[in-house]
Amino acid sequence: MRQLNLNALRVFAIAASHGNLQRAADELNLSRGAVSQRIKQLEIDLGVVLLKRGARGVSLTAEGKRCHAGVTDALAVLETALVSIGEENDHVTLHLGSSTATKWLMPRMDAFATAFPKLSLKTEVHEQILSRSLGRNEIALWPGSEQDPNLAHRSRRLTDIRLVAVCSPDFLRPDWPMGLETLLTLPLLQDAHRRWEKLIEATGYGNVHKLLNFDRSALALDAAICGHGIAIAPTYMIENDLSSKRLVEIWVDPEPSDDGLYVSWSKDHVGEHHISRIVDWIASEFR
Amino acid sequence: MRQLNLNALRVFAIAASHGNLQRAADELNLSRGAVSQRIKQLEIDLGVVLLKRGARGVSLTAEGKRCHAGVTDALAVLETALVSIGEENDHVTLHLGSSTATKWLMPRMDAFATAFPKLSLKTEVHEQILSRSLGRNEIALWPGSEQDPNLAHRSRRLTDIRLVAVCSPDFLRPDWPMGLETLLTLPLLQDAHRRWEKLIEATGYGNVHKLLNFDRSALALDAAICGHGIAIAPTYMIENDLSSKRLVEIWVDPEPSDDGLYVSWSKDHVGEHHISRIVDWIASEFR
DNA sequence: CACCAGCGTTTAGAAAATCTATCGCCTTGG
DNA sequence: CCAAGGCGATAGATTTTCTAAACGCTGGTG
Repeated sequence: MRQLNLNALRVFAIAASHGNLQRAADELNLSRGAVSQRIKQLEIDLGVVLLKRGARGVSLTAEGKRCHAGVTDALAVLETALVSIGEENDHVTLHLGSSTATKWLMPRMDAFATAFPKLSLKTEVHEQILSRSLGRNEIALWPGSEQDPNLAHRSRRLTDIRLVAVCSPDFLRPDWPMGLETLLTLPLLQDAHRRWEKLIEATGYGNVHKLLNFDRSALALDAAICGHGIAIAPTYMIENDLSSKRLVEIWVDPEPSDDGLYVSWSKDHVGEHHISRIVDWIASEFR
Repeated sequence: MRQLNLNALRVFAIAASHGNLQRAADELNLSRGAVSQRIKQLEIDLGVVLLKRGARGVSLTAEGKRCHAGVTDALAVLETALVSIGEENDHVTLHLGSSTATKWLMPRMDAFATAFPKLSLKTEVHEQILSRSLGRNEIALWPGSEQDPNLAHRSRRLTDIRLVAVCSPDFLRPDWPMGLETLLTLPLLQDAHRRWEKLIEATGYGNVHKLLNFDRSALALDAAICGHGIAIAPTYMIENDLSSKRLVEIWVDPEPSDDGLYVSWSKDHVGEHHISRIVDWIASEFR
């Protein structure tokens, strides 16, 4: 165990997560044979078979599962420690979803730059929530129904997520505000959360006139701005479009939701690196 | 970061913890030059200087400290996951101090074997408390003043640590039980805890007749059995010697202590692997 | 002040690990 | 039965890593 080849462990972890040696080889820029050999050698070193080779790919054995879990955890710890290595203390990385980036962060970039003139901000957009812990000088913004469960993090609820239906002022019917039932007969724009569909299901109203799907909220909102229909989105994403009159609210979800927007940062290093000040600034933007 | 050489990170971690490349090389069965080169290459890959080279060895730079902490953590996680790999489920490893092993475990080995006939027990004696977390099928026994703070562990207080002074029946003076003051004039045997010295300091009694130091409790107790003086030790270590009349109690520390003996095991995998049953058995041995 | 011991670095060449390319052997789905 | 998609084994090429020896620096010592 002392002399175990750690690089081989990483190769194994990647192969295991793909369930396929070829794809692992692609990710590692190696040939399939190389991956096969390294895993074979690792198994010899450990004295344990980690992968079951099938005709349709590889799968984990019981021992393999334990090993994979351990290696994955360890790599996550390592990555957390190493992301910020070599980074200056005046660099901060903000992790968030693409729509939050477009609709919330972008309109506030100037204000941010003014508030922290010496700080260099790096934005990273993710489809998935980060699998590792946040390092020093990293901040994440995520919607969810509860506090960040990661014990290495501190987190703070920024705002409730309240849904509103919005459309372009040009699209507006004269008889607004209208009931949900009328609303549902118009072209509906929704994102991957499929909030209109859920609403329809919950209310029991049937026949939908027109339903357009986008893979992210920002696109649905942009479609609404262009007058293609009615989008449904959290309030925090549309403030800017409302104040610039590109969108108008035509309906507010009466149903209270547990969901909120949260900000998380590393529990370690609190006090250093401006992080707390930035979190305070972010929170202040939500009043 | 993706392609970072993990083996080099381990070499760095070992070198950093020794503060000396030669000793790291010895531990790794490598030449000094090899260690030097790997760390150099790692620094190039990371784009950061990790070690400050001095005339008297190496020391960590600020970045190096962060990196070392991260790597150490990650390796601990990994080791925790891998120690038990390839181990059968009917193997259990017990970690404890050497005196606890000699004076508590040894006399109970038969009883243990009877209680768990199918189980294979591996004992590991340590000078220091384990730096990694316990894996599945590992149990640790440690004295301390509080619960095991490791969040990945469950733990249970087995008994209070009460100190008693003991000596061989042959050594016994006719006028026992005696006061502490008289006691302190006799040859005193103590271990690395230096409990007699603390007692003398606390009571303020001066001139000590004779003080013999041993590096572990079991040796002090064995010396007492041989009639060389009076040892001071926790009650749980001497039960066997008392009942076999090799030792007799001549004084009990009246001062209550927060210290206790604790047993810890992994929080994960609870329910599997007999671990709970073994912990129960251990606890039952303390009534 | 000269000298030595301890420690890190550099270099070239040797040794070992690792990779690629190919071929062979399954299994699965048409 | 054949083709496609996967994995394994092997041999030779390539790259990495190691050793050994010489070098340079620093601090202690007589």
